[in-house]
Amino acid sequence: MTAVTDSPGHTESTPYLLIRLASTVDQLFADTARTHGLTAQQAHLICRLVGGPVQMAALGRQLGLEKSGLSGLVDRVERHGLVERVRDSCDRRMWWVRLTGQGQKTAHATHEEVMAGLEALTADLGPAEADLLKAVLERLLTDAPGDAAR
Amino acid sequence: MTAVTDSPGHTESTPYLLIRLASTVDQLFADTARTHGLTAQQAHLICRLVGGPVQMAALGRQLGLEKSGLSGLVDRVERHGLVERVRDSCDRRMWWVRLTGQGQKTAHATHEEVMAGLEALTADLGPAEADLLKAVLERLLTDAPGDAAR
DNA sequence: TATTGTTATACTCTATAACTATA
DNA sequence: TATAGTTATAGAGTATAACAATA
Repeated sequence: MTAVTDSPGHTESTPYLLIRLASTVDQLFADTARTHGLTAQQAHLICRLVGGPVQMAALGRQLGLEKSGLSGLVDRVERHGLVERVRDSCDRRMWWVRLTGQGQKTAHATHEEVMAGLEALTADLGPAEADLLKAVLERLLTDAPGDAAR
Repeated sequence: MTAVTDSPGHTESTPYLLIRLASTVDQLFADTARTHGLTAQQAHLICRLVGGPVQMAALGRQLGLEKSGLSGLVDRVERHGLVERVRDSCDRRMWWVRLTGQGQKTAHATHEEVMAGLEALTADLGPAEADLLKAVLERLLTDAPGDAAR
């Protein structure tokens, strides 16, 4: 997603550049996911699990999904053999989602490829410019809304 | 979309910041579209038409859609009363997609709101920082792939 | 009764392939 | 025969509401 109206190309305003940047990032992520036979959402899911199992409710919050939507997404990734559901031993209503062995490999590979692609994007910048970009992005996103989700 | 693993927040690398920025932009666009009863894709479509009617084939290219996908998308937006198909008078195989009166209003409003949201995002930056951000973004995107589409 | 997940529905989006109508 | 669009089909993503199991 993301395009609105890129039109010409000569004197693009910052808003348009931001839209194009978002588009580029999204595309990189989708392409990388597809390399591993996954959709972008499925790749997001498994990348969230590299730090260890996560409870369904927490996962839904992180991904900005309704519980029913998450249920289906986990189903599909489970069908790929990348994750499994584990019931919580204390509260039997809760389930944890955990990467399988294959899921770990895929998640790590996907994560690395996305990071490499993004680093390649900024590779041309000199050290000063790179630092500046980082600082400005940090400022932009410090109190930007809509990040916890999605 | 876009998240991978935002984890902490303290020392985020530039790649993570780029992912979060993309997420923010996407979210702004989706939210704005929903305000007008549209999906993000539908909003993209009508925003592409503010400059005048566009031929189906060209529209598909701009939006990165297969012709069948575009056909359905135009159907849905047409059902909202925002666009209409006009047959080309010379080559009767071709169709142009045109905003209706209501479509113009919605398209302009959506476009303005997205732009305003993006400008708000960078409003805190000083003029020097803003110029630098623009320059860096231009460099990043000059030869970045995957922009013509999507 | 409140909470965690799943199921049932209903759309939207997207891709591939087959088809229609023009050229 | 080649091109512009549509239709058919199928899977994925997302939201709402009703439901089951557990607390």
